[in-house]
Amino acid sequence: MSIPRNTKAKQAVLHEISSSDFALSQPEIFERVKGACDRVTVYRVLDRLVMENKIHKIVNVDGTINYARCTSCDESHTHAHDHLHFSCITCKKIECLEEQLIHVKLPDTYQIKELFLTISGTCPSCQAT
Amino acid sequence: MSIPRNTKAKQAVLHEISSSDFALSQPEIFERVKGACDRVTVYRVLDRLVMENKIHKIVNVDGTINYARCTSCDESHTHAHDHLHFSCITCKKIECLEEQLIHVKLPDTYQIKELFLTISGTCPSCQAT
DNA sequence: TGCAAAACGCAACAATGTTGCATTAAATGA
DNA sequence: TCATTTAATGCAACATTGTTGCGTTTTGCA
Ligand SMILES: [Zn+2]
Ligand SMILES: [Zn+2]
Ligand SMILES: [Zn+2]
Ligand SMILES: [Zn+2]
Repeated sequence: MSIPRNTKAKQAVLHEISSSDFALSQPEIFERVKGACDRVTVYRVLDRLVMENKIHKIVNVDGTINYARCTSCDESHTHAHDHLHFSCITCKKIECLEEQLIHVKLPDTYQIKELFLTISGTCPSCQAT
Repeated sequence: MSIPRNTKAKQAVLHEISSSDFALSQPEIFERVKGACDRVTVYRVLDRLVMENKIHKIVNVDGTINYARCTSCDESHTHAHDHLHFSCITCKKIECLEEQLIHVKLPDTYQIKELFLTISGTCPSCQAT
């Protein structure tokens, strides 16, 4: 494996993800770091950050892919992904509900790798309207 | 609301989905009904079938969208979508695990619309290898 | 400072999905 | 059976999202 470098683009992308309280899509991230780097670079930086376990990938209920930094996950350990995600249909934001762990029991013939558990609905902020 | 029609394209698409034991993507469906209709028509037929509750939409762990016909769901009732889906990382097939119901408890501040629960891993067929 | 290679920009391509509009065909009733 | 209505289709064109190749730049380190 190659030694990762701390580039301007990487810092910018990671900063936007870190300072957002919900998961961002690639277009959203590119919009926010506008000028800092190329569109393709954002894709490559995101892939690298995922591999380095700095961020994690969330698939939204509509198939769009978002990126977030789990608050309870430090760089030290891998993401278990055994927690729920809440996807608001109004503001499109995705939250990690890390206190909500799900336990699934399947026949031994199934080998489980990861759980992708997302609830769609209206989040507290949007419900207050 | 308009009155749906039973067209050749619709029959072909529905037949492919019905006769498959795993969920199919739009490209896979288009491949299988080849010649029967245009690529765009497949998209429109799928949208209509989802609205008519004949099939349901499953988002794969990688964000790709697949379509399936729930065996336990007849046209009479709406899809609860409270069951698990298993997504094989080897053969890419998606199965409905309709006997596996999940019950989620969230604060009242969240209004739940749908559950999207997918497990990725290796399916029984691929594990036997 | 000089070097190796990690990372980047750019262009080109690929896959997937959408829209507008003229034409076709399915359902219904005369 | 035939005419009418309009749902549905085909086609072209466009939009979005993601990928690849390659020459150039920048980073980390000696
Ligand atoms: Zn919201
Ligand atoms: Zn999470
Ligand atoms: Zn499999
Ligand atoms: Zn299902």
